[in-house]
Amino acid sequence: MPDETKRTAGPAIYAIDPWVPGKPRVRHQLLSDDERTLLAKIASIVRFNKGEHIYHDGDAADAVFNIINGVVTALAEGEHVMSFLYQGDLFGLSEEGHYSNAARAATSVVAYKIPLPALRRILDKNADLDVDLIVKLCEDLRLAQRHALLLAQKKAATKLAMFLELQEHLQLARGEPALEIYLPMDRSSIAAYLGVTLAALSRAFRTLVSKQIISSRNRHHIKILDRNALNRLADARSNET
Amino acid sequence: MPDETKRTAGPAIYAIDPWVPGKPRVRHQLLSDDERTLLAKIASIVRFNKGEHIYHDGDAADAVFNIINGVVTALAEGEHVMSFLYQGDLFGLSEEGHYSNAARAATSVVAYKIPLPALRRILDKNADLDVDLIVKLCEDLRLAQRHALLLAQKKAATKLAMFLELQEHLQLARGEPALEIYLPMDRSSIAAYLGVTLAALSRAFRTLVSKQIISSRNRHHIKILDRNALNRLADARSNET
DNA sequence: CGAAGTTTTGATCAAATTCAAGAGTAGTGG
DNA sequence: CCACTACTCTTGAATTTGATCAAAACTTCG
Repeated sequence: MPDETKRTAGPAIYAIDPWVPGKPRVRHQLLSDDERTLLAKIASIVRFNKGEHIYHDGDAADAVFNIINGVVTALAEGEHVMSFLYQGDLFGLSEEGHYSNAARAATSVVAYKIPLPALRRILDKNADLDVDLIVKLCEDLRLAQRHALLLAQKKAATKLAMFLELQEHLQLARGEPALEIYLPMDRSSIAAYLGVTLAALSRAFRTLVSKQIISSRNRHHIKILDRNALNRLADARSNET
Repeated sequence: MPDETKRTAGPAIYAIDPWVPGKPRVRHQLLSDDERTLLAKIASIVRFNKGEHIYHDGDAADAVFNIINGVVTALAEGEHVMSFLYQGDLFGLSEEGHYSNAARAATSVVAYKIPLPALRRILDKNADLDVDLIVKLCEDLRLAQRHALLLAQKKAATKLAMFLELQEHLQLARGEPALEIYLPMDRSSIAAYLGVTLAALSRAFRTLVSKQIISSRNRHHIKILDRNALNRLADARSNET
């Protein structure tokens, strides 16, 4: 787990270039140092334990969050996992003063909490932040569409393969080494993200392991042994009639 | 089908308020009359026949489109349907000069084609348009997440119920009467949107009809007979353990 | 009317869900 | 440090559901 005491200049918004399979690129910081210190002034630092809810669907929304450290699970109604959020990710988008989804700490989490009114004031003064926001929204949209593509797959093994490739890509984009794929969330969260039951996910893992496509050092560390086979499984086009 | 010869002041971007179940609200126009005439000057009007491709995944992107009339299907790799686009919807978002998905006319379509360079020039001059774009992106994001929620459902009948409620909601938000739900796209597109086969979708329709939850005047016109039953089916929370 | 395309229906098969029990992993406190 | 407990994950067997393949009914359109 990364060093929690790392120095930061303030909130950070990273955006990852769009996913062109096979061409991972590093995400870059959208905010200037000035913007970050500006935001840091109005932000407070908050901590959450693993499993703790950060906010619930429908709660009055008074702030957005920016992850310093840890992993957050974004949930829709009915415990569906919409996305996993990492360092630098921004979450807590609200509609009409209420959060439109729930958020839960998948690991222990440290985050900036940025009060909405203050954020709004700064946004009004800094036209540049608008553009950043657009870039960020585009990225979220791409990820949501990719998630939909994953969910549309019919076989659990295909979904898992797509998930692993996505996680590896995001990991690379974050600048972390990717010899192994690190899966901080637990199996049931992954199952909820893939839209399958825990049992089906477990079987899918076993299938990939027994076919020697992946191996697992432990529950949170996966290694890809046969990338071609994984690609073939994950390629949506090859799984159509 | 709406009147194709309706007068328009130029491109229109509508945004629908977020979907709070049971509280449909009308979408409103984001662009001012000035902005619309400004855009109209640089836009050309294009027509597509039903089934015709508007652009393919990876094509060089030179313009965005704004639907005047008709329905467009947005496709991802492998013929997956990402969304159905209606009058006033904007599409053709590109990454690095290439379209990141494909678009096909689901009915015959009339649209504004707005060249990218000209659009960019106008965007730079009009800061207000940035905000419009953000609102629009938020809406797209919400819809993509809603789609993901639908795709995560395990039973075809549940997916269909959610789809019908979504279509009804969008129809109301567009200001159209909603005594009947109008489904301009064909069954195979709906099946692709729901992530099920044509056969499974057909059976799901039959199930709902035989349970007297819906009735169909013809393939494109559905009427809800038992809204409570439909709600129960479509409610994600009730379909979880 | 006839032909091509779409949708429905049927029968079989494969896969995921469900339910239930067993193995493995923390995490706690003696 | 070990043992105990609670929790997560895996595995198994029975059942349900959707996919698949193929043929029949229905639409659409020339």
